[in-house]
Amino acid sequence: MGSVLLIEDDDRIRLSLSMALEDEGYTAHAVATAEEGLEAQRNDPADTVLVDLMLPGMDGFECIRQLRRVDDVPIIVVSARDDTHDIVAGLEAGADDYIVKPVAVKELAARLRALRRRARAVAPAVSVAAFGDLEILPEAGEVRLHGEPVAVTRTEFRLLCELAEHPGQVLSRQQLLQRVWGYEIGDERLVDVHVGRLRHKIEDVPGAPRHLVTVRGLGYKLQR
Amino acid sequence: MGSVLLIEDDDRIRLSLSMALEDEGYTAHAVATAEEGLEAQRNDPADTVLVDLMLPGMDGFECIRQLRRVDDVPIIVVSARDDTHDIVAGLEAGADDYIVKPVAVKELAARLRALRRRARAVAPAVSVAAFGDLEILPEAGEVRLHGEPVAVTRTEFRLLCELAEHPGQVLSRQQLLQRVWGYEIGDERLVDVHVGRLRHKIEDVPGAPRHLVTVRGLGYKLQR
DNA sequence: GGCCGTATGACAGTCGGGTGACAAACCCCG
DNA sequence: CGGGGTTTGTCACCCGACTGTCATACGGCC
Repeated sequence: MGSVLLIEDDDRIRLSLSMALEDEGYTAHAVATAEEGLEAQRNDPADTVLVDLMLPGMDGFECIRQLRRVDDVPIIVVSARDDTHDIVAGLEAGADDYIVKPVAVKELAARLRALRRRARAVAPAVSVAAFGDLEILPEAGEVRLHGEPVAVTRTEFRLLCELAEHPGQVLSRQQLLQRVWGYEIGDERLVDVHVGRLRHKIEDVPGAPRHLVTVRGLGYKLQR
Repeated sequence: MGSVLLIEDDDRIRLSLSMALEDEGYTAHAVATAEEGLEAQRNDPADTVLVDLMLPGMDGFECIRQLRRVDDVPIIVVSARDDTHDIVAGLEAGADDYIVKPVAVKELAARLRALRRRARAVAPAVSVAAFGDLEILPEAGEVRLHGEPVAVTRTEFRLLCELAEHPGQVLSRQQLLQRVWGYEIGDERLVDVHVGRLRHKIEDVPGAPRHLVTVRGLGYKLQR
């Protein structure tokens, strides 16, 4: 549904907030320092960031400014400091919202939803994942090969998206069954069949998989 | 620089806030009731709205919902009620932010800036959308095919507009039900029927959808 | 060569979407 | 207020596409 990066140095708050976020259905990734947060956002961007202002090392203000350089991710400040001066400074640094601790989880959740609603409306940025001459347009529900649309079924599309979200990384049949089909257990051959069908559509030279590669004994991966 | 619509029934607050807003460089238009506010937004849309929750007649929550029907203008609630329940309700009704009175003008200004920054990138509602030989004129409430006007019913028109606002993007039946009909839940087949009717009118070759495309398992999209 | 893991083709059941019919709701006039 | 036409939402049916299963063929690796 959505991923949230939480940057907060207080262990207790970090833990309880990230649990609350998971309860709300988000995938939460929690770190304790600004540096770790920036690192995380660069490697595996979350689509919302919660950040504390008082952090060891690089402080929250600077962290926000740096995050803004990485991408246009929505940012909410979660801070114990409640005076106008701090709120203004946080927002001016580039945050979208500011919540004062102690946090009412319900309010946080509502503000998150509001912000995400707004950010989504603004950026119909059709994200495109490209693997050589293979493009995946999740928003459009479309796959293109050499710029030409390819007819792909829903399951194939989800499978492809799942693989595309972890480029170059091997995903086991188990993981794919779980993430694409929602099966906890099931016949792993099922994955093979769909991979085969997908290959026929997106690999132009039959029998020479260039993007969708089998890793014997482990699973499949999508590479450039 | 920017215009703000202020909906607030308390004379003193209305006056002082609108002066503060003008000081910040905004063009402020202040009204005392939700009804006046909606009227104003319909006739001469401001690009941000501040609204109080406790209003005579139609209350703030309903006002927000109605505003959302008019356009996607950024909305900030300004209210004396500070409990979580109200904040959540305000945001869920469609507001983007919530400030508790008494208002620190500096904070209000900063939140306004943050929200406008976020909302700025929004694509201005195009007055004419063209999809090949298909033109949509939202202002005129008209659809043309090969330059010839086509008779389209109100529902069909709204459906078409909704799709046209997200060119190339798949919209699920759920989303369409919600945005076109305002239904939170409902029979998804309803969408199919109207899409079918619309197709008959705007696709000249029957059975060969060129613009209004079905994406199996996902929804519909409008493409060039 | 034998074995294990993978590819592939065929098949039947299921699902999703298109469509025409129909009745209720609505609207415009007289 | 009433009547005819239009629009809207519901339903049932049909068809083709998709899915999961299975049996079999293939191919690398020890």
